[in-house]
Amino acid sequence: MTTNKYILKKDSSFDIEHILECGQCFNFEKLGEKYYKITAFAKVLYIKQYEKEVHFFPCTTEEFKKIWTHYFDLDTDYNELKEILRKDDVLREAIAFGEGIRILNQDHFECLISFIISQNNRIPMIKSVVKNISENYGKKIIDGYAFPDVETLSKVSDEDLRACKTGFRSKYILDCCNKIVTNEINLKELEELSSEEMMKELLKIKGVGVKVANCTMLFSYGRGDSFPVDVWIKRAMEHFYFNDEEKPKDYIQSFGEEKFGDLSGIAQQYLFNYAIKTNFKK
DNA sequence: GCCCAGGGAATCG
DNA sequence: CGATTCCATGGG
Repeated sequence: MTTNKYILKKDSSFDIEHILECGQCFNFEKLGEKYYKITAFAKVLYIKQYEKEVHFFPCTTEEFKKIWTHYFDLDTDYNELKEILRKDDVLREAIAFGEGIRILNQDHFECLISFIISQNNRIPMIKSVVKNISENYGKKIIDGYAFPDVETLSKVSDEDLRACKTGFRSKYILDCCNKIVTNEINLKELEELSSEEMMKELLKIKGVGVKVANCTMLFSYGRGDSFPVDVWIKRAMEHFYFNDEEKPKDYIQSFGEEKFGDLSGIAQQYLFNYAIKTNFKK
């Protein structure tokens, strides 16, 4: 017999609000207190968090093991990672604002397009654009719309894409889709590359620079050595590590990569979350 | 009206 | 080369 709900025992390294509201994914909706609806891999999943349990539905145990265990990175021990990072005073403070953050393993294509949309944009707007694209061009699924596949999105006109409020990024999205459907870039095959080679491939896409590539590598390829540097991270790092002295972006990035190594990605995410939750400026 | 946003491409000097 | 400008859109 199969049940339609999967129950996860909760610890301090899983908080659905921290996971979703830390700026790493955009295809979700808040329904209530610690109660969310997410869309990923052409499925809608409801998640309700209680004090000691997290309920996922509709979802069988098999489905949870097959899809969501990896999506939520449940085989990684975040308590252990946090213990290491807390040796740094700044990180100890940052972790306190998002103890339940986990780095998701999102769909490559959706993640890549989402972060192309993210450039010079704000999180609520990114969510809105992703939603527009899904509702207009994604296939209808139970309780929502999937994010469209490459073939479908590649056939959408620049004008129609702009109607989804992509703005100047529409041509970037189309270039990305084009390079994938022509197999100039194969997102599945990128999994086998080193982080350095993967970065080189992603940078071939118009509208994808180092920051967007790093986000894609971190949030959909499990590359924890990636350290995305955006305006928030730059400001926060300059403040906490350089006494408010201005530094170039690539300098901040090298500093982060060297300081945190394979924990760069998660360290960056605690810092980013800390910065946006405290509205850290200057 | 002005400023800025999980940046990057195009253009300038 | 590095530095500046432009890009759509919407919220503060």
